[in-house]
Amino acid sequence: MSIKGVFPIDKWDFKSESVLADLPADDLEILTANQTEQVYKKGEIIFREAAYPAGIFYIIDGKVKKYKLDKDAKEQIIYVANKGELLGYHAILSENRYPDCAAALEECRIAFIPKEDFLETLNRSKVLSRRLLKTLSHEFAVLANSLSMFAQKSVRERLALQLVVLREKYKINFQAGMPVEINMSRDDLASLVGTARENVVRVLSEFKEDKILETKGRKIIVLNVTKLIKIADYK
Amino acid sequence: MSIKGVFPIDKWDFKSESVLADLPADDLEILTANQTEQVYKKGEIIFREAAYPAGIFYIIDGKVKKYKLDKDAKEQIIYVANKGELLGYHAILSENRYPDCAAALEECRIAFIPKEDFLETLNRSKVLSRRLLKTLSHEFAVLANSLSMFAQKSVRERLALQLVVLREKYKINFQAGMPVEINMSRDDLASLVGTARENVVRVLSEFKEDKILETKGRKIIVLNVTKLIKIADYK
DNA sequence: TTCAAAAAGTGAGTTTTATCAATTTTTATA
DNA sequence: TATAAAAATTGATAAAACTCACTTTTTGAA
Repeated sequence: MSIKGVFPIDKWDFKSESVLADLPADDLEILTANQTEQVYKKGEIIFREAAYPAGIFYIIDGKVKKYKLDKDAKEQIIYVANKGELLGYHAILSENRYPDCAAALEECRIAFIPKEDFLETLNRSKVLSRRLLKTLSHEFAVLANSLSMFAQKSVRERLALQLVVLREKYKINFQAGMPVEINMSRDDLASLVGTARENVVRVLSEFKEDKILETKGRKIIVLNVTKLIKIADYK
Repeated sequence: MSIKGVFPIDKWDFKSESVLADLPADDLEILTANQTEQVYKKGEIIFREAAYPAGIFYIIDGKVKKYKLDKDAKEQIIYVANKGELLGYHAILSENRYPDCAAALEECRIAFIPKEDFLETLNRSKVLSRRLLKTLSHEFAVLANSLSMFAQKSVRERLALQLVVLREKYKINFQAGMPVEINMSRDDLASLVGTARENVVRVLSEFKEDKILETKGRKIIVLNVTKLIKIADYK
């Protein structure tokens, strides 16, 4: 049974995977002509906020956190990007510097496409430009949702919600039917939820108490998604 | 003296004004062929979240709040759009329903452009599609900033920040050199800052105490932007 | 201009969240 | 597998924000 129907996962997921899928062959050829591939270790930085973009990135495998740093170098995670998603196109399209940082959450294989090839393909391909418009405007909806989540929900509600979303994102790492393990540091989880690490830990303990989840070391296994969804939406 | 150089207003403003400016004449003609114009009174709703979009809107004059409603019908303002900006294109481009509501903050003159004409123009005009890509990716940066503002700043800091931004937006209502009056209900201000009305009022009183601003009825006149900027950015 | 309704403002008490200091567990590596 | 470093967890306390009940001021319609 899928989560769709009980939880609007689309509201929380960019789904930029579809940008390059089945792109006309000649467009794809120009785009990938000078593509290079690189492996990033867990924690490695892919790009930094305010740097000038040299190209875009395609996540062949792995997960990436997009985040901003505040004055005290505290991280705020904006989004967790998954296998198949594009990174770094906002900076190129807005003719500006990177609006956020990106770092590998686990070992990643990532392709780099130079700016020139991306812009050239964009210039030729109506399909690509239409898909980017679609993706970007969907991203708007996702960020608007996140914004109101931060403004209106409590830490407990936000954590419940993010666990539901993360579980969907980590499904890709496990075979269908197998228990999904969310493998994320408490610090990253705190920065995603927008609170202090200690609060995340405390709420996780409550959830464990209530048999909503269990932990294996740092890994989180959700036992009762329905309850999480209810908590997230509660009231 | 402009605020640029002391405050990065771009980080908080969509600037979609530039989308239609100097659009090639024939593109503009198709786009505006069936355009209709309407006046919205203060408070009137332009579109509602989750409705199917019939077209896009262009603000000829006035200000519009874009917001979401939570379960208790409490508003969360995502963005304040100004004269010259476009509304409602996200829904059309993402082939989805409106991600948020829009309502007039003051009396507005707004042009409506049917979906078909918008899509037709988009299909013909590389300039329009390129500009929308630029605008949307800039919006991403703005929303990412707002997100981390909510997650990391206190109510006092957020209010200071929003007052700086609002002052820029309300400049358009006053002649250069004249004092700028921010005319917004405390409820709207609270919903923009993401807190309760009472907290907004309390912090405003502090600011008044510190000679950072004065009020004329509900209207707010900023006396010391520099201090507000400092408070907003403080540590 | 008046005046009722709506909005703004104030204060007290409660809840939520953050911070600090410590201890325990886990992880990564020799 | 041992072990030191990193991460996670716990508890106590402080600070921030929220809620409710109420008063005052402002606004807009008659």
